[in-house]
Amino acid sequence: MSGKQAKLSDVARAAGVSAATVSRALRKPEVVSPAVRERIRQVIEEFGYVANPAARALASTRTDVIGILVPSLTNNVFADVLRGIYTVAETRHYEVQLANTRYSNLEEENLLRVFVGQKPAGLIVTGIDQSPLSRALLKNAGCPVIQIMETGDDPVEMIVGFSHRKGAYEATQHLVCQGYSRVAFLGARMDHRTQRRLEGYRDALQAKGLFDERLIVTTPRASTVTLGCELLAKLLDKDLGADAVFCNNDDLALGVLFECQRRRISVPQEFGICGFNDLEMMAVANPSITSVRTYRQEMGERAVRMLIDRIEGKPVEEPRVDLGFELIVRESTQKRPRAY
Amino acid sequence: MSGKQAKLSDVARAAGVSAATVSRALRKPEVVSPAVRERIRQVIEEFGYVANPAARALASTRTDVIGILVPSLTNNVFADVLRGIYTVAETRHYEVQLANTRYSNLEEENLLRVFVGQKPAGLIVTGIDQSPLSRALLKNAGCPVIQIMETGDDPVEMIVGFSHRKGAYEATQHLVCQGYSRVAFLGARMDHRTQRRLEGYRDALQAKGLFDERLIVTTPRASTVTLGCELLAKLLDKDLGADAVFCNNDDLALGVLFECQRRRISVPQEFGICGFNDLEMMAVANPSITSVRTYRQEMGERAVRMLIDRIEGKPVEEPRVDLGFELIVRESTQKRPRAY
DNA sequence: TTAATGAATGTAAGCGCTTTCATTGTCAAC
DNA sequence: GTTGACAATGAAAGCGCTTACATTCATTAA
Repeated sequence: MSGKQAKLSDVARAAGVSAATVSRALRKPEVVSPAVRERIRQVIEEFGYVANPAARALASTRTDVIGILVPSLTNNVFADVLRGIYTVAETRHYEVQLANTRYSNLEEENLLRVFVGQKPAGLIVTGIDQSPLSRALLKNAGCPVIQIMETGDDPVEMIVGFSHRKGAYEATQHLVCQGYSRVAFLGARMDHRTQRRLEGYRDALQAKGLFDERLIVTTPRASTVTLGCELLAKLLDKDLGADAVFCNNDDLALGVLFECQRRRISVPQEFGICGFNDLEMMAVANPSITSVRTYRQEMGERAVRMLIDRIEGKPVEEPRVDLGFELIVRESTQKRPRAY
Repeated sequence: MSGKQAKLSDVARAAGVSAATVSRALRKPEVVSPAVRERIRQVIEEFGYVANPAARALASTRTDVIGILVPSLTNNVFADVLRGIYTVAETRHYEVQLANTRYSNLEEENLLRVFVGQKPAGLIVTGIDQSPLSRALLKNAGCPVIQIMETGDDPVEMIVGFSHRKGAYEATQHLVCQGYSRVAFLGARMDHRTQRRLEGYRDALQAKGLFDERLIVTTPRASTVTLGCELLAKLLDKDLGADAVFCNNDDLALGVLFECQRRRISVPQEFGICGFNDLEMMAVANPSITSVRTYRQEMGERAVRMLIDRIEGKPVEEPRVDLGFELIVRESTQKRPRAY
């Protein structure tokens, strides 16, 4: 409370040591004698001393900042991932610097340049579809880098995620196995991950000889429940005999369910619905909605842990982590009565 | 690409001026001659020069960082507010530093101390229920401060939000006017804002002589759709003749609707449902759900704009902004057929 | 006893900017 | 032709830390 903020030299003076020793007591306690260390600790406490991060960053040419690039803040998938990231970054005393690429490679390059210039402790980037320039920036960033949201054979350095293609494949296959033969695809905001899900959908149907391009309904708009209603309407208007949908995400799936209720289309008997991500509410909808469960918060947590381990020089057991997914089968796809 | 990152002095040398001039060209362009300014601009572009924020912060004892304190990252209400905040902070070239108080005054004090020590450009804090110490820290922060999420007569400096109490009052009153007489309250995570909504609910019922304490069902858990189902079950188990609920938020309301469907309780005839926040999906549920619409993203945007205006010395017309709310009446409370 | 060793600490030179103050040059007014 | 005012620029002193290197001192080995 007394006037100005205490600085390192104030602490040093009060503890009867040099500034260097205080700095060491803070950064590498093991090199200062226990007695001195304790004395310094007390003074710091008494003064309520907090190091000036700018000065530290400037002097040491490194920071405690983890930079994160996501393509969107609107998407609630990223909200879960970010929550995971913040949760562990916080407890490990790293700051998080968030930036939004708006699904643009160019923006990503620019943001990366800024980030890298600030010598962050580590970098988290979304996906594996960076431009060659962005990849180069990441390779030369001079800090650990981790990609999230996907799997891939050729990560810049580390990667944690799951296979969107496989998730969609499995979901679509499930619909077919349940007896749906005209399975449509509903997708909003066709980013790279959505594209991969579309691939998985296509592959699964082609394998059964059931693929029909016209059953794919997409929009560049961001996904919402309302949009799910609209896309279903659009699909049904085409009158192609669709009897099920694989939705690119759960918002759409819920919207589809609502729209089916409104049109008195019975789910799952007349129409099957499968979502993606398994939001909590899928389990309690009526009927409950089948979805591909993904581990979003865990992905964020894991990414930061791996990153920090590498930052702090600990060995990272496995630089490529596939968190997988799980198809959670519920009522919305039980055309065939479940065997008990 | 060539080796190291260019620094201010490199730019200065290449432009044939002193470092001071380059610094000025960046910070207050109006004081350097147009010719020199242009030359510097070119060199900066050519070198891809980006100022080192740590050095700048250290030298100028101020930063471009806006600190934000929220009580939770899990809450999707805050997600919307944060989106608004990031959106405008980004375009105005401010960095956002997010911290989570976990609904704890003590954590808030600690975080505030850290933030204030870093001389942020501005501070955004949630609510008006700070501890006296936190208030003192804010008053002496040496930067503009804005409180969000609520209204109040005695803001630390600026405030933007709405009245939770009034919103709840109006919603509850609406239920009563529709002919529901045993209106319950469902609440999760009883934070200050929830408490105010509970007050509004109580006042509205007391005004009609319909208040019954036993109709209040709450839990400290974070709200989810599933929790809405559970709370309704708990309420109905009490067998108090409840014929409507005012839910503390839309997640709960949706869960209540799902549970009613499951129990074949007809909404709105036998049971009325009203939510809070008006999430997008409320409009397309079946029946559509009445809710109190709040302007969350706008609140974030507005807060940052006011903050930045003040940071940059522009006059802020009104330091206390009430964004209000709007009761959106939908099917879930239409016990009495709507007049056409 | 002495030199070598190593642990603990101090000294001082920056890190890359900002900003105060001083200097230079230009132009209008007298 | 001076003088003063003002605009444009430069010189230099930090901002609060970190860290390479130097110093001190107690041990230990020879």
